[in-house]
Amino acid sequence: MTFYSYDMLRTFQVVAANLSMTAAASQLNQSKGSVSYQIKTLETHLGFALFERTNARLHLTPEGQRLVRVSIISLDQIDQEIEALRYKEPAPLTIALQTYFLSRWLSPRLMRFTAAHPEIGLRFVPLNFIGEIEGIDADISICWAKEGMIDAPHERLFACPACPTGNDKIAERVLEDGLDKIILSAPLLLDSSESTGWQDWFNRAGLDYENSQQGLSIADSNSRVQAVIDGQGIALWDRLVAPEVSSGRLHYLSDIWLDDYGYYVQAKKSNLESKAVGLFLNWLRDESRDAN
Amino acid sequence: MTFYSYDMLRTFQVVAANLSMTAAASQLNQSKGSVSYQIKTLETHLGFALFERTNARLHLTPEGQRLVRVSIISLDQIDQEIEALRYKEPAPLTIALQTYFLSRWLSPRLMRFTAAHPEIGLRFVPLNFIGEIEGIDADISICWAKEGMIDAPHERLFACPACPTGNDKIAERVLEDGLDKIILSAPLLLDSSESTGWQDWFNRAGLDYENSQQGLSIADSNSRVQAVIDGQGIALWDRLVAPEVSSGRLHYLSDIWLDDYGYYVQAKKSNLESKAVGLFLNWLRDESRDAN
DNA sequence: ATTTTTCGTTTAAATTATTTGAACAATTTG
DNA sequence: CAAATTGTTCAAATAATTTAAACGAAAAAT
Repeated sequence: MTFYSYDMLRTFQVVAANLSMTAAASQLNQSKGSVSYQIKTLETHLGFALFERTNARLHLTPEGQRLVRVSIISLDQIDQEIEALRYKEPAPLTIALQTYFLSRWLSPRLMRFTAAHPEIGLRFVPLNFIGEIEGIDADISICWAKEGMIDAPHERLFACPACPTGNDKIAERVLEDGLDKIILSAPLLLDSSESTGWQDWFNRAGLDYENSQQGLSIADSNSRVQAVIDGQGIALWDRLVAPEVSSGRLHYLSDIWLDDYGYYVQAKKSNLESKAVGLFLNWLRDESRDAN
Repeated sequence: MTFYSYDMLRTFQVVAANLSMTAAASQLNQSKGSVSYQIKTLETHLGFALFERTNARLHLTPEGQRLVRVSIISLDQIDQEIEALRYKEPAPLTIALQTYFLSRWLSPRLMRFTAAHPEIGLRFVPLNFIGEIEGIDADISICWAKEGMIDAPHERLFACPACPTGNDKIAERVLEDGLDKIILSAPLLLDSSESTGWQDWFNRAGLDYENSQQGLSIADSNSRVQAVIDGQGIALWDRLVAPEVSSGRLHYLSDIWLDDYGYYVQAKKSNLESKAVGLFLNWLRDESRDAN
């Protein structure tokens, strides 16, 4: 049964706030019979009770409590967007990036941007590999790549070499038998079959990529870090995994680094004259410089 | 004019997905006249057009594009919560904490918890000062405090001493005239008038708190960091502002640190037997140990 | 202890709102 | 150019909501 009574949720919210049908009715300029009817209908549609009717008093059930919370937040979001559209407020800046980069590099710095530009709304959408850039409708895209991989106009934020990483058990095996043997027998974790990172690394190491194990493809980068920690294989990671390395959960397995990789940014050409895009790009450049 | 036609948004979403009234109608098992009527009514209520009718084809207006996005996300959130309630899924773990702690300490580590326990939903609510703990209905609260400040059962995560900080201009003045003079003339930034941090520091430094400038109270901790960077005054910060200190935006102004402060955690007694609460507390302990 | 008031629910009737199906002009497709 | 398809419109039919009044139960006031 699909739910289709969102309008009644607003009535429900008022009743929940007052814990009174009568008060809600006068607030909504409706009869209390109507309010009572709406709550009853809502409860029937939902399949569970929102209020506990003890004597002549109302109490929210646990389910009711959770639904008020979520429904207020969600419907308010819609109202807010409608208001913004009515007053022609600019759309939030949409930024496509790897979840890995968002949580490890951008997120800890982000408050400095939002504090300086509270008027600029931000929205982040996941970007798992470069091929997706075209399909995603973002104002700004950030990705880990090397020169030549990106077609459209772009700009390097900072260099960020990567190297094979594994958990402690794999690191032990590497110490015993040498990386060359292990890397041909352990599963290689990739973002997608199209990624060239591993090929580049094998070339640089003088090994034959064709001889390697069939890799495990985990698109979401944060999940892929966890997969390495869990011992599911070897993945290429840059220095943004430093916390895991210093706590011993992760180990860099080689001295051979992919030096020509780094984080790149590109903006939709149609948005290059946008003020918000310019401010964010400048901020990205500043933070990149400071942090390196 | 308040908006009250959330139900019609679902119809709108189907039309927007198909860019066709006819297709949407058959998908919804309705007549196309009804669908057309709903979109028209919706547009009237909203006050702006959702579709551009060029010839016999529909195109979303920019406003329409933004409204589909937001309304899908928001209504889906409600649907998801309703489904969760129908199948009696456990409520997300609610954690009250300072935004400062969330973005600087927890956020960069959080993926390790969510990756290990994807079944546990998390919700964060801002906690600006200790006094609020009682009023907030959170499963777990985390705050920066010292032993003796918290009444209820609690546990220290890790020590985190704090010291006065200022931006480069203030640091310069401190070098010239000494902290003792500056700190009595510059505004002190606090979370709330009830906070005891500054009093403790003045005692430790052998200065008279009563002689200090009337402070500026900025409840949100992240905003307060920015206020210090912007030169609005001096605030007490711990080592979580290290990125700003190493990039020169912020300076520790003294050798006198509040050594007995740190981050404390407490859980609602009613939830102590909850599995999710236990897992999160254990994870917090592990991360605190690793990171210190 | 007893009235009075207030509570939420229920009912049938009145009112609104939505849906239908057919007709329509405009446009696209074959 | 003819046939099919588009979205809109209209009056009629249907469905949904709202009302006002009545009701019993429980609080509050006396």
